Amino acid sequence: MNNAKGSAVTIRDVARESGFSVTTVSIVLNDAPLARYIPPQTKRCIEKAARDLGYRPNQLARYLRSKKSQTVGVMVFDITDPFCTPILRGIENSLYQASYLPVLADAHNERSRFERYLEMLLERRVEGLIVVANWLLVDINLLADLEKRSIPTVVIGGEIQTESINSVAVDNETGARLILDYLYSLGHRKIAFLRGPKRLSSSGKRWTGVRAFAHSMGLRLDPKLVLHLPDSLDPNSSFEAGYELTEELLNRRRAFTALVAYDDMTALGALRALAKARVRVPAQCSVVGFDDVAPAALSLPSLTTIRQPMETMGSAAVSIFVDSIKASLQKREFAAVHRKVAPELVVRESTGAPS
Amino acid sequence: MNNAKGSAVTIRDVARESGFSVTTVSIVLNDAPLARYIPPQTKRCIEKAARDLGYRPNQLARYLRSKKSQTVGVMVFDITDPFCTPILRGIENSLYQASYLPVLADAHNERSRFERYLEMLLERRVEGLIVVANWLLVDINLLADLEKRSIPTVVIGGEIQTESINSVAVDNETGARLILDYLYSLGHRKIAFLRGPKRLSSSGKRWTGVRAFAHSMGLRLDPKLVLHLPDSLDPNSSFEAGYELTEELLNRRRAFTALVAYDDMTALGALRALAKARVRVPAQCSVVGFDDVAPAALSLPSLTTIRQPMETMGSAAVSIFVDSIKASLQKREFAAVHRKVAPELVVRESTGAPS
DNA sequence: TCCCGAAGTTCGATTTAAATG
DNA sequence: GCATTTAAATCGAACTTCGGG
Repeated sequence: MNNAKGSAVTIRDVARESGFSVTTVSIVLNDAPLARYIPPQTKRCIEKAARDLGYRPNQLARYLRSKKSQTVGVMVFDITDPFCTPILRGIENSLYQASYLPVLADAHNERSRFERYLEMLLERRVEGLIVVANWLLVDINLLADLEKRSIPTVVIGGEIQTESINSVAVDNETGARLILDYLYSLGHRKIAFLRGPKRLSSSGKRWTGVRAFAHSMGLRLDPKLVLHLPDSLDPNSSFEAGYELTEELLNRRRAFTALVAYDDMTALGALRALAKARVRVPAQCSVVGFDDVAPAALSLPSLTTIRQPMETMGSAAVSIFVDSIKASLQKREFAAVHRKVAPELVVRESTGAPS
Repeated sequence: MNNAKGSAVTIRDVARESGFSVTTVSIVLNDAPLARYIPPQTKRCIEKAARDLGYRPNQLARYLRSKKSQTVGVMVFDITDPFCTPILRGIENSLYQASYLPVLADAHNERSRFERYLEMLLERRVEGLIVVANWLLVDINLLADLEKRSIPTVVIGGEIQTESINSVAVDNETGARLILDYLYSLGHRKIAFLRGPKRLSSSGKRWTGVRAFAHSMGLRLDPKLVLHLPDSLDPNSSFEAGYELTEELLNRRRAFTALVAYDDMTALGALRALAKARVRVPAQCSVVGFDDVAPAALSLPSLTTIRQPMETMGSAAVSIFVDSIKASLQKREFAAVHRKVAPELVVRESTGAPS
């Protein structure tokens, strides 16, 4: 409650207080081009009045003329997923630099929620949309949904190839190759795999990388040592699934010296199953994950994994968005960017030479 | 690009298309009181026009008259902290039910960033403010900052007692007592403590709970077995600190059968130090954390801890906010709410009877 | 013409008051 | 007075145009 009317201070209040017109106040406070004609004394007077009244320009009213809401929608598929948080941090940080504010939407992996949120964000006139498709469902129809909208959109985490939607993703194939190369050079030959859900594109890409490496080295991949995670939506389930699939693997009584899991949560589940079966890691079995999610560094033994530069990916998405805005401001065409970022091997305690 | 001008469809476009005035269109689409006088046929006609054009009401323009931005600022001290995410989920979920959208701000534990974000949120006319003070610094001045603003504010995670700011927090004292009661009943008498940073209020409360229980049971607390975490801002550092303090504790060569850590990250660090020193958990030493953060369930052994109902706390904050909005709508007074939620003991693998 | 400042219009919606039959 | 519809004012800021010294 800052003035007599009990509502917020407006530019009119500042005008009245300073004795100048709203126009002059607006020009001064925004340091508009015309401000150079205004004598310093007038400026000081107006600035003082604004300060005294605690004037805070109303960005929503400003939007009406400028059409710039200085806001972007950030749609996450599940904020509870540890994969999401570092990406969010990257997005937030870069947005902050650019004076944008993120409006957060969490789809809970539900299509209907995704659509409702999309509508809400559009009604709020976000200038862009960043979708963190961490887990499942870079669903073909959702993308179609997005393409129809005329605002710049960046998808993080899915290697997509549409013409109008930008994307940022790790190079999954290279990541997988990095793992195999490392294990192979340690001397591992009998390697088990907990592959990702079939519906996930990253799952396929990683497997391609595995096969490419195996082929080039003449390494045989034993089909009996390859299992698939179920097509589930819940990120927590991948820990459970990792545990259960590893038990199943152990029951097959087929020797392996290393286990490559689809992601870190799966690997953590595997670690637990191995501990229960009294298989020592890495002495008797090496374990590798993928993502380098926070808990990977905390486990005992800590997890060797492939790091996705998540924070960087978030920043990259924002910088694509910013470029796209700049282009449309200058009425330039802006071709969709598909940025692939490099994965990195992080060696920790869960891997070693086979005994 | 939805119409000839290349800009968004407005209510005027719908008016033109349907042949009615903007007033009528507005009344129909909002189902305003006057809508009962409008014949169904007119309604249908207008709704069809709106659909055909793909009309999406501009919430920002709407705000100008209604003063309702349908938006709340969510200020987090560090989104990277695993304590934050479940709270965010709770906030998001309840806000969604109420058709509000969260605008996210991450202070990175920096005061200047907090202030800048606060300013940005206020300029965007958020209707309320929810502050997740997960880690440090329910700083006296920050609160003063908040009190000056005239919008409803809820702080989660700090037990504060101001008159104008609402709060939601676990009952830390009870939580600590729960731990002691449990360990004592298992037979533990020599218990070591890794206390929280001195500046944190929760740290003091928990210690009060510990002492109260010890006193009531005639249990002696050995000062040589009590260490303090440093006053650091980085949540990751609590893992490091837990590791280092435990090593120091071990070096003191003073026997203890259980270790109570300030929070889960500290406990996880302790687990690692104990493993390195070949102290078996729980056989030789039980370990208890606090919070029940996601990694606590994933570790080996999994961590016994005190659960803060984080998602519930997020929801509670939103419901306080909603009540406060309702009250001001009806011009009722709304006294600050200080809600204390009950902690819960979660027994996992890291605790057992002393041998 | 150059400075300085103000009046008036605009953005997209809601709402009040009023005009029809 | 009633049912139906609408013109005009309004919200807060920015921008265009105009006038006086």
